[in-house]
Amino acid sequence: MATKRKSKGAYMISSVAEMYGIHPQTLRLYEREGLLKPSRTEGNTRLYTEEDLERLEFILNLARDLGVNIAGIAIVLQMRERMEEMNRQMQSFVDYVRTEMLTRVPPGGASAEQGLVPIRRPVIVPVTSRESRKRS
Amino acid sequence: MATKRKSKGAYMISSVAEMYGIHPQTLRLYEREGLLKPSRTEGNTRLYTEEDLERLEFILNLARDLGVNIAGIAIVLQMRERMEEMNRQMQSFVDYVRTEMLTRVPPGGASAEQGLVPIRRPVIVPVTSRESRKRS
DNA sequence: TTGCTCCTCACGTCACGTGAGGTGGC
DNA sequence: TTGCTCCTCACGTCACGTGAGGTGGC
Repeated sequence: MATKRKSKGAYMISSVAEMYGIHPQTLRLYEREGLLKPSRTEGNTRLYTEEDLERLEFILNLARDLGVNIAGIAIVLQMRERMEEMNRQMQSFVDYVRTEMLTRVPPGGASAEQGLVPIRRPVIVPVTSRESRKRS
Repeated sequence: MATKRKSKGAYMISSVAEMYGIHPQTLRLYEREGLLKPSRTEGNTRLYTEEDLERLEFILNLARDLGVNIAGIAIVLQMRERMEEMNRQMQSFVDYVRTEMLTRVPPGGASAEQGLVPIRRPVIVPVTSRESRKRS
């Protein structure tokens, strides 16, 4: 009983299946199809980390609630990663511009803070996690 | 024969079906499922514009080549639009920064052009259309 | 009239999820 | 030994694509 959970936040397949009301075979199927890649013990037993579970929740949201098939889930996972990458790039660029502008002297010689975020510019909002927030 | 195409770049269902080797019923199915929204003539006949065809090609790429089901295609189309929106925001922000920096005088008093694109910054590349470029 | 359009209903096929059956290690 | 794990094979169900059948307008 106490052995179902190994080390910090690593679960064996039956625990995961029970936690999410899902058949162990389904978890094996998702792995075979490349959606999940849990690590293994030396004895070849699957170990699901917290990160795996987070990914699994995303997958189940698509599969159960939205009816997306496995091929679709694979594409959506790829796109999600790409969007997260875009957001990171966007954020780092914004950070760069902010520090860069602070070190420069504006034409009038006033403080650089002034006019740093002009009202006419659209606010940039990260878009990726809208989906996953919907159900939680 | 010459009547299959109406006005500039608008096609009737049989033409579209023939062009893409697809059953007319499939086109009606995609519409019923909300993937495509062709306009109609007064007589209720579907008219597919160039824009509709472009969208259809994207859909067929997902359905035929990648095996994504309709629910998945709907999600992917949504995400694609979101990514395009992100790219637009990114681009307009980059444009803004460019013009804004050109009007400022750098600390040393040198030309504003200099140091506008510092080498240490990562280059920002639009990511959205990687997918659609793969097959064309 | 012909050849298109519209629609609904129904069938075949395949993917997905699940169950059974047999194996092996903690 | 018990209860888990691993695996493969097979079945039921459902979505998707397509076909048939009957209608109506250019």
